[in-house]
Amino acid sequence: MISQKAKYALRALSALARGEEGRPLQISEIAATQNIPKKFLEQILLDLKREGIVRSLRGKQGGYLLLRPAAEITFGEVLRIIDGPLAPLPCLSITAYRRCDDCDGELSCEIRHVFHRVAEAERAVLFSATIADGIHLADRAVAEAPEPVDG
Amino acid sequence: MISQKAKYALRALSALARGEEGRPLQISEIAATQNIPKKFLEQILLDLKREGIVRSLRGKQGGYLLLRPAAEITFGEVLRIIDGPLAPLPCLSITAYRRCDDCDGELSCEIRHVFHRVAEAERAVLFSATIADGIHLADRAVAEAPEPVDG
DNA sequence: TTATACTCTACTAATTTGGTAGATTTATCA
DNA sequence: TGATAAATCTACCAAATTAGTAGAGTATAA
Repeated sequence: MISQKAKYALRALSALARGEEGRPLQISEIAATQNIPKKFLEQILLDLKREGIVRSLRGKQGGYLLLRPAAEITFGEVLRIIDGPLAPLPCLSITAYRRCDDCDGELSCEIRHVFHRVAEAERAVLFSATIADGIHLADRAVAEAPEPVDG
Repeated sequence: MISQKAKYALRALSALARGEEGRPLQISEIAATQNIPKKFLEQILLDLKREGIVRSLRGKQGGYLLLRPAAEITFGEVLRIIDGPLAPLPCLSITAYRRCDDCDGELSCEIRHVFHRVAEAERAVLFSATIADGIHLADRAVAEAPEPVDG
């Protein structure tokens, strides 16, 4: 399971991506429309800012903007920023490799090989899917849904 | 990341799979050879027993045995028993589906569609890989490793 | 009948998760 | 120039989870 925080981050980015190009969205607007606790969202957006995903404007008329097009922000990088390493085992992490201290050899480890495959499968999806894709998939699903019969 | 407990469970099952057919392995043997805290391993094996993965014999000469061949125990089912639902979102879990309370529609959710793909990719690996596969991959990797030059 | 090995229940310390609270800084507008 | 609106920063907190320990109880084989 990904954390609630990561969910909020991805949904906040979707909101920013849906916003008007160039017009900043304020924390409270995003919090209200996406049902995210405002003070929590503040922290999340600061994290995303530090990592170069969004930028901010202070003062009246301030708010947040995407720093890159939504089609260039992947789920994988956002998840890494918010939840940390994606790998299922520390010894398989690209960004935070750490030997398992109870394990006595990565070659002979009976679970590492299998989880290596898991990690690759996950990464293939997470780094090919972008915020823009998420929006597109959602919009298409809604458009293709059977019309609710009225009456 | 999977939990330490899940790692222990999978390695304990590998140990049982490597053991002599029909000869039970004791908790303390497994704990010693696999570097697992004994009392913690006790609990893990009880969980696996309750879920029909292993069986136990009490008293002298007692111990644990696999209830099914190692080639029929998948990583996925073990992970589910120890760590709970595999899905990245509660609304994507097969065994523990739960609506996201802050989300107002699964079709229109911008992150669900992407994570649905992640979940499928993960499951494809986790439910095709068995304890026997893990052992086989490890043994092959060791056999194929370049001989360490002695001298 | 006793030693051995599994079983059960309870407890605990440390970390992570999912937030709140409040003071501060910066920019805009009147 | 001063009020106001917005982001920023630091600190705190409760609940849940993780990774175990402790110890008494129970079944069984020799």
